[in-house]
Amino acid sequence: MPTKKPGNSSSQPTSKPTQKTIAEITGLAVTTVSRALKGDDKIAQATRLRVNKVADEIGYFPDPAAQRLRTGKTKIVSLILDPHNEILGFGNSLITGVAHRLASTDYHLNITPQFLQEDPMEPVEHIVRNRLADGLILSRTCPFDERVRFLRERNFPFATHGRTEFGYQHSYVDYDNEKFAYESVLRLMQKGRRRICIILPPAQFTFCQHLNYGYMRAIRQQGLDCHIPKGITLDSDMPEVFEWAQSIVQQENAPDGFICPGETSFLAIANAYRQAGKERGRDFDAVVKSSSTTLNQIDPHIDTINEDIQEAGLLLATNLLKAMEQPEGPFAQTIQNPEITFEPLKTNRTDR
Amino acid sequence: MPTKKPGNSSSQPTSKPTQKTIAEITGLAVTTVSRALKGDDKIAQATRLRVNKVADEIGYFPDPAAQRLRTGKTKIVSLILDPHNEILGFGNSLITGVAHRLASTDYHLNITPQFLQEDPMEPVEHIVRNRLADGLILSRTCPFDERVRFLRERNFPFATHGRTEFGYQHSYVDYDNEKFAYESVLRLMQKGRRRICIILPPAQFTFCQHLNYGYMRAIRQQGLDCHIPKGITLDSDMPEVFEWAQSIVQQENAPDGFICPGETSFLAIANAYRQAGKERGRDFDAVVKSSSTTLNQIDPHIDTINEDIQEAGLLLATNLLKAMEQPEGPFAQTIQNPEITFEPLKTNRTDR
DNA sequence: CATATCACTTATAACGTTATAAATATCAGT
DNA sequence: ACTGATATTTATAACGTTATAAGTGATATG
Repeated sequence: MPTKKPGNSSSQPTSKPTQKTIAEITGLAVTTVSRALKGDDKIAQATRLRVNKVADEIGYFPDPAAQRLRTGKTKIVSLILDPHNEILGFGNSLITGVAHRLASTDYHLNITPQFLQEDPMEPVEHIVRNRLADGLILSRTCPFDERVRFLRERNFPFATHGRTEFGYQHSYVDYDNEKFAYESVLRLMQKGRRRICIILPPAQFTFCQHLNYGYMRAIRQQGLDCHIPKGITLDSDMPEVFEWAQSIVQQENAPDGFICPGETSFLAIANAYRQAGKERGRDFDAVVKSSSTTLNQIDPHIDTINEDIQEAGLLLATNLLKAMEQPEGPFAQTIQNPEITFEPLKTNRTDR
Repeated sequence: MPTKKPGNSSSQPTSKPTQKTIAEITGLAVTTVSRALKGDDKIAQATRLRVNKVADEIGYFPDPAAQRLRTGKTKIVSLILDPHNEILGFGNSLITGVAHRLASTDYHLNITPQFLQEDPMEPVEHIVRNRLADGLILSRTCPFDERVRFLRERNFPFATHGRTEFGYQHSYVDYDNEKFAYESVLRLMQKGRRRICIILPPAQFTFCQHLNYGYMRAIRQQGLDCHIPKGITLDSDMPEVFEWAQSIVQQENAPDGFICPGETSFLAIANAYRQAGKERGRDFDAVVKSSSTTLNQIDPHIDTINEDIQEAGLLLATNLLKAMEQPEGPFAQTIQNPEITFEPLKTNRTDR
């Protein structure tokens, strides 16, 4: 016996309840049911209550496909995830944050992977052209990010993790990387370091500029030399960074202070230095941007500055929800403040 | 000027092309266009080619909402993600793997977060009842997993990361945790360790049993004592594990060998032991299940056994795709083999 | 009493697709 | 030319929802 018949639904208690089911039970028209469920003022309150009661009783849930077809609203937020080199779950934390924020709404979260070899515009264009989502979250912006320009031109709601340098506004969440870099230099100086090196992200990203500004500002202020490795970035994989660190550690003017905006680079560098007999705290120091407590478990004395990625996801979702309500703006923009929790310095640090 | 009018689409080159647009251009009926696009034999090949050519030219893309409403197929795979305690991007790797596999299909990936306080059945029931996806991927199964039973009863396609102990079959991908535990014991014995401790996952999960079997089998075979900490699991957070390790390290019969099926537990234990003056390699050893090269960058000499999570995602998606094609089975089942890459032992190991 | 106003309800059509059944054209065999 | 078979195309309806416009009564106004 087939489970579905084309017959009317009232004779089929097993099939999924629709507004039609409610209409048949209450004796109302489907239109009335639809509007009652929407809470329309024009429907008598008694009717609204009755409809909602029946809906609850029979376990009615609106068909997303039908709503989407009719309204054009997908109720989907798509997070375009760029699987860059990261260990401590950047993507995962971001997803968790976004998901938490969306859980109390009727939006669903969709992950669109950005494959490395692929044109970054491709998924964006595809989603916009075919209305595969109502809103988009992008990460790792460039100063004049093509994707941002495209989305702004079409008034498609989005929020980015990272700023741009366009003349117009858009929703974003960013981390104060300039402050991170600046404070890191000062901290390393406090520890007596003078040859301070920063690992930067690939140059095209906005946050590379920010890190660079903060670093350079501090370096100039303090009259230090600038140490920026060629060919090594935040996205270089660990063996690469390791090899590079091995190649410089024996040099006379090898850096004795490192600013690592990512945990992996630090681990690779520390490993290379350790193998060369250099000890962290005695021969070199580092300030590492960390997104979890893991690094401090590996070594509680490493100076870390925190970036709360899960919160970033939460904020991104919040800002995007606003942008979807009001596609013309104003746009919510949030800068996350670096959480600095350095240990107090020992007074006899210089002779250690 | 408004961009959309209710008028016919041929006069509106800006609006999204539909089958109707193609029908108007080719002079065919919409039905014919639909079937031609599907590659139906009953449509003349010349027509099929012509329709496809026009579709390409005008950039036709089928409306997922309409297809979904009409066919009931969502073309969505939902991954239910349990944000358990993990550092090195388990969720992220799994997503990446699944996404890669789905990229060549017309399925989209949807992430449904499983919040800790929430009933695990809730998202599953919701998705099945309201047909929010065509297939489901679950992680961390229990031997008699409610979710699995529910899905099997309704013939809803799914694949799990982890086995169950039901009498019936279903698609899964799992890791040979028994072998992992067994080989780990042997390795630690080779290194001269006799008080070998294993950190187990929470007892309700199937893979806890597997780890336990492997461990106990080796322990008995070798005539060792069993060391399983009470109150500490794979999901305990790092400070908890750290404290526990601190509390045991000074005991006379403190473990000198650890089997860690997760990186975090190892880091916390190693940290506590280090602080107590114990050195890895000299005073204790560990075998750690690792899903990336990160740990070996922290210390290349740590014995690790690999679990390729991204591959697991790929396999899960592959197996699920099969299950969606044939909901009655047979079900693809894959066991991932532990990748063991121990360094050869030094011959003078006993006196180190 | 006719009509305007209000509060509420409803019929109709449409979103874009596809399953079903029906229709048309083509052709071979008589 | 008629029949039947085959190949190809088409009309119709339906999936479940909602926007639009139209329809009820009931009450108030002139």
